[in-house]
Formats: sequence, structure tokens, C-alpha cells
Amino acid sequence: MARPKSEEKRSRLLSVATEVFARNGLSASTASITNAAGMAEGTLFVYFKGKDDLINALYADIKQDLGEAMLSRYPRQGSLRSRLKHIWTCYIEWGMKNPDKLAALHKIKVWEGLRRDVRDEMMDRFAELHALYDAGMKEGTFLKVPHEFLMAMLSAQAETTMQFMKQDPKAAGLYKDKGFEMFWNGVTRKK
Amino acid sequence: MARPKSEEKRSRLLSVATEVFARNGLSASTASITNAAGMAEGTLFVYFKGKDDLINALYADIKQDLGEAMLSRYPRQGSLRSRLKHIWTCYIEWGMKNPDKLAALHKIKVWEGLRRDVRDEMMDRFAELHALYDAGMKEGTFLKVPHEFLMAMLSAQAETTMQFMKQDPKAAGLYKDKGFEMFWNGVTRKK
Amino acid sequence: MARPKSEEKRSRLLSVATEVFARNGLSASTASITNAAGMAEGTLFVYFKGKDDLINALYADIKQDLGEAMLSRYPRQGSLRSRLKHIWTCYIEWGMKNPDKLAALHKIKVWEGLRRDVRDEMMDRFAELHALYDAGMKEGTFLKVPHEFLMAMLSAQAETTMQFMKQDPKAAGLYKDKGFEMFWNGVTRKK
Amino acid sequence: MARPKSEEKRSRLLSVATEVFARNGLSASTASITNAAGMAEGTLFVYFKGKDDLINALYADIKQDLGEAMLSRYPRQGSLRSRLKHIWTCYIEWGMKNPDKLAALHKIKVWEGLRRDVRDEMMDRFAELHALYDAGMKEGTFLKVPHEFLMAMLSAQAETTMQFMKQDPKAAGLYKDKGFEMFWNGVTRKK
DNA sequence: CATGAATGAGAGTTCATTCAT
DNA sequence: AATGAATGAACTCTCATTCAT
Repeated sequence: MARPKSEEKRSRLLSVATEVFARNGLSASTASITNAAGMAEGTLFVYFKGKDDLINALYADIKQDLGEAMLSRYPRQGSLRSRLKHIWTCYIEWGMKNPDKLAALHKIKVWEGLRRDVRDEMMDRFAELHALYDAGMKEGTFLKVPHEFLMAMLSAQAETTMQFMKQDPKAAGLYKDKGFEMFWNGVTRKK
Repeated sequence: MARPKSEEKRSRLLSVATEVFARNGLSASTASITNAAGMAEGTLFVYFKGKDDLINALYADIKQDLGEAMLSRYPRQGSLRSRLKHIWTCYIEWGMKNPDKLAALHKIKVWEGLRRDVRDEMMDRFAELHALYDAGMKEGTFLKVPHEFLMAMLSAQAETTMQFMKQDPKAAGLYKDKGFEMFWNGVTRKK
Repeated sequence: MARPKSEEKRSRLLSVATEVFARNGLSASTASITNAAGMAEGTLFVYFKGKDDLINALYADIKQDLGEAMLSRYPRQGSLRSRLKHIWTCYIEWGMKNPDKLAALHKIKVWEGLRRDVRDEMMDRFAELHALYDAGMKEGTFLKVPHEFLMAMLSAQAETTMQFMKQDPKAAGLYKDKGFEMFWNGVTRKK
Repeated sequence: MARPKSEEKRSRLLSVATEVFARNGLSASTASITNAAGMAEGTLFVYFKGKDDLINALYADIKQDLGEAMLSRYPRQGSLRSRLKHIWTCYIEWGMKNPDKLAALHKIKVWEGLRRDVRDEMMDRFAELHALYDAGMKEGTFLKVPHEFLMAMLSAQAETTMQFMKQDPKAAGLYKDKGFEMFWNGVTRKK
């Protein structure tokens, strides 16, 4: 059904687009992407309705990848802290291993063409995160804030942390730990 | 001079550019800016060498504005917490009062053309922030992290907070307070 | 290939550019050329990297055309004088038949953007001219001047001649003959 | 009467325009000229009706200068050959001493905006050249060609000669002499 | 499906000229 | 007279998209 085309070509386009957008911004031409992918200019439009569609798809793709990274080898049975630390660490490590994805994500986030449905569809798909939040609330460990807010804060703090890790790689470990400490202390209630 | 370059025109350009970029992204045309400002297309280039120059100047201008907002009526004699809370509140209120400036700032931050010197020149100009940091470190109240990291974290957390305030205005007060609590708890050391 | 680049389109562009540049100077707009050629404005840039590239290509093209005109039906076995006269005549006739090419050539010659390699590559390709020069030197008929100088002089004198032929068509035959006489007498040694 | 303005400023503009046009072509901006002349952009239009007017005036100015150079210390009593040689030599030396004027002249000559009256007004002003031609015809020394043709040929040959002198300065003397020999042999009748 | 030539709207920028100062 | 900010038409070139091949 649908898309008999080549799944491999589609994902090559996404992968090359990531690099190109990361380096040159979303204003990079579609031709620069197809060229870098070794395809003809028109081929992009076989796989995506237009440039906007490509960028939206790319956003969804990267978010999906990030989500999976955060939940791989997830210690479902661990403590709240250890589960949150796992997510933090995976996030950070994913970001450091995929700087282009991270950069592309940043740019798409502030882009006028990102569709509401694409922007919002995320995170909700990952039931584990919900479970984690619910557990934290039940235990009374977390501050009383909405789930989305907490996750957004985690994301914001992790990304700030990565920024400094990239800027100063020697102190990367320190930033990663201190960053988590700040997040954890912030999100948990004082006695 | 025949006719002196008008400071008023320059700042009108910056102000209109803020709106236009906030609404349509940095890819908005220079013509759309001059038109909205009631000037001829060429006039923009009398005040800025090119579009890039305009955007860089706009970044500097907005940052300056934000900095001043954070330090107006600053309680220099207040406690660490009250001083930090003042900055937090001013930041948030500035952002809520100036959504276009905030949006433009976000876009410029991830823009490829932002010049290093323009990006870095900021914050350092505001000595109060340094003093605040130094006091917090001396008191032993703050976690041992670099000044820039702490400020970046404040910024990231404040902006996440604003995002939710805008999305859900009824709960705005709650987000503002909880946001600060998370920041304060995060940044201060546990006994 | 989807659609091969059409050699016909390329040469139509060159031919139309010749007319337009001849009439309006090299400052004529690229749009005026594509319009006159019945193409979209962008098409010019499919065939030439830019306006500069077009003009350089045009120079090479016209020079090539001129060279071929001078050597068609070339009396390889004729006397030195008759061979030189053939070249002279062909040059003149080519110029009178192709006033636009001639005019375009004049303008490109003094143009700042003409690339060294394009300017120099010419003439050398026409071995006959070398042979003619060598024969004249061996016979001792020609004045002892470099090949390039002699050819440049021929060109300069022929073009001056054409100018007067165009200005005063009734006396065209006279100018053509007298012009050659002046060139021949000038280039051959007095006993 | 007329033009109370400053004759000095007018001629500075002409002189700077010569340099600028020689280097950058006639498409150089009027602002680049006034800047180089240390004047305001608008000042050019006080002295010339527009850019076209400036270029036409420049042409007349340079031609006048060249004419005067050719006739300074003119050996009115000398032989035909020596008078012609004087003109040749002065022309060449003027050209070598004033490469910018020469280059500007070349460009204006093929410029579509050069007004007929400006182009034609020249040479006729120099009665000596007429006298020289008349003498040569009376003596029966010169080939029977119109005065203008003869002068145009001299000009063309001299400029070709200069081109090679500039290109190969070590052989400059040789070109100058051979060039004149070619011209003289060309223009005089064989017995 | 894949290709890439063709398109033409629209971009940023330049610049001769005007005119308030 | 001299200035230079202001103008807006015109320029070259880019690019997402289409469609014949």
C-alpha cells in the first residue's frame, strides 16, 4: 500500500537533509540536498510533496529517533531517579552523537512552517514517559507541574547542557552531571 | 551634513523587522520590512549594509533591551533569592510583553548568519549579573558551575516557562512561580 | 537524461545576445536577451553560469566564427600576397555581413570582465596563419616583427577599413582595396 | 560667464573619472568617482547634467589632451616623414604616459551613449593635421585616401603598437619603430 | 520511477538622480 | 555651491516546482 517507491531513497534524503539543514539552515536549496544525496533534483518531489513536507517529515523522523534513543535499555524497574537519569543520559548522548540532528531540530522548532499536528504528536507516543511521570507524582517526589512542562524543562536543560559540552569538551562530564543535578533538584520537592 | 541619518528611522526599521521576522521568519523579504515601515526599499541599505547586518543588529538590539529590562529597579541590596527572582520575573514579563522580540530572538539564535562577536558580546556587559553570581558562589549557595552555564540555564528555563504561559494563559501565574522554584531548587545546593 | 540541454537553445542565446549587446551595449539586461530569444529569464542560467560567462562564451564564439570565415576556401597553394589578400577580404566581408558580431566583439574587447584565457586562446588555433607567417619570414618578404603583432595590425587595419566602408558604402570597394594596399605595403620590406 | 562653480573641481572629477573608468569600466558608479575625488555624491551633478554628460565631456577632454600632445613642439618646417614621425611618437608617448586616458578612450569609443557631435568634433580642430595631409597629397607621397581614413589608420596602428609595448616593455622601442615603419610604408606610394 | 531542463516569481542589492538641509 | 539621505526602478541570480523524456 502506498509508497511502493524506495524506502531507502526516502531515508537517504532525510539523512542528507539533516546534514545540509544543520550546516546551512532551512533555507538551503532542495537541489543542494538532492545533489549531496546523488539524486536528481526532481526525485525529492517524488518522495515529498514539497520542501515544507520534507522538513515536517524530517522533524517527525528526528523526534522519533530521539524518543527511541531515550528508551533503549530503559530500566523499567529502576528507581525514579535512575530512570530519569537514564533518560537524561540517553538524551545527552544522542545529542552528542548526532549533532546534525540536534541542530536541525533546533532550526525546525522555530520554523514558521512546522505544522501543529507534527509538533504536538510527539512524546505522547512514548508511554514510558507517562508512566514515569505518574509514578513521580504518586510518590510525591515531583513538583506539582504538568507532564508536558516537566518534559519540556528536561529538554531545555539537557539542550543547554549539550551546548556547553560541545563548547568545552574537556568539561563535558562535569556539565552532564551538574546539569542533571540541577534538573533533578529542580524537579523534586524539598522536604 | 545634508540631512543627518535619522536615529528614529533606524530604530523604526529594527522595530518593524522584529514584527516581520517574528511572524514570517528570517526569510521575510527586506521589501516587506521597508514597506511596513513606510520607507523605500533602498532606505534599509542606507542604515544597514545588508540583510545580514540588519539581523545581527537586531539581535544586539533585542538583547540590550532584555538586559535593561532585567536590571531595571534591581534590588541590589536584596537577598540572593530576591535578586534572582527579580531577574526571573523581569525576564518573563519582558518576554510576555514583547512576544515578537522573543520570537525574533529565538529565530536569530539558530540562524547561520549570526556573527560570533555579536552572539558573544552580550550579558558580559551587565556587571550586576556577575556580582550576583559571585555573591552566590561566595555564600556557597549556588552549585559549582560556571557563570555562563548558570545564566544559560536561567534563560532556557525561563523561556520554557514563557512558552507554557503563552499556551495556557489561565495558568500563567502558576508556571511563573513553579518555573522559578524549579530553577532555584536546581541551582542551589542541597544541605 | 530527462531532456538533453539543447545546443540549439545555447546558440540562439548567443545569437540574440550578439544583437542585443551590439545595439545596447554589454549593460543590456539578461532579461532583454531571454525575452528576445523567447525563453524564460532563468533559462539563460541553465546554459551559462552568469552574465559574465555568457559574454566570455560569446567572445569565443564570435572569434571562432571569424577564424573559420577567414580560412574558408583558403588558397593554400597561392602566393603569399594572394593568401594574405584572401584573409583580408574574408575578414572584411565577414565584418560587413555580420555587423552585430563585429560590434559585439569591439565591446567585449575593452570589457573588464573578459578572461585572460578566453582572450588569448584565439588565433593560435588556426595553424594556417602560423604557416603563412612562417612562409613570409622565410621568403624575407615580411618585416621582422612577431607573428602576433602582424596579425593584430591586420586586424586593426581591417577594422578601421570596415568602419569607413560602413560609413560610406558607395566608396566601400575603394576602402577595401586601399586598405589592403596600406597593409601589404606596410608589412612587406622595401628593397 | 556661466559656470561660476569651480573649474578645479570639474577637472578633478574628469581626472578621477578617467582612472575609475579605466580600471572598472564605464559601469563604475558615480559614487565611486565622487568618493575617490573626495566629494559628495551629489556634487557630480552640479558639474555635469548626468553620468552620460560626464562621459561625453570626458571623451572630449581626453581627445583634446591627445591632440595637444601630438602638436606640441611640432616641427612645422620639417619633412613630411619627420612631421608624421613626430605625431606618431607623440601619440605613442602620450599613450604610454597616460594609460588610463587611453583605456578610458577605448571604452568610450565603443559606448552606445557617445554623442555623434562629440565623436565627430575632433581632429578637425587641429589645422596642422590638415596641412600635413594636404602637403602629402600635393607631393604625391601619400596614397590617395581621404584625410580621415589616413588619420584613423594612424590611430589604429599606433594603438596596436602601444598595446604590444605595454605587454612587452623590453621590446617597446622595437615596436615603436617597426610600427611607424609599417605605417609609413603603408601610407606612402611605391614607385 | 527517475531525471534534469525549463520556468518565472521573487530575492537582495545597486545606483543615478533628486532635493531638503 | 555643496552635501548625502532618500528614492524606487532595474538589475542579476536563485530556486521550488513542473513535466517532457
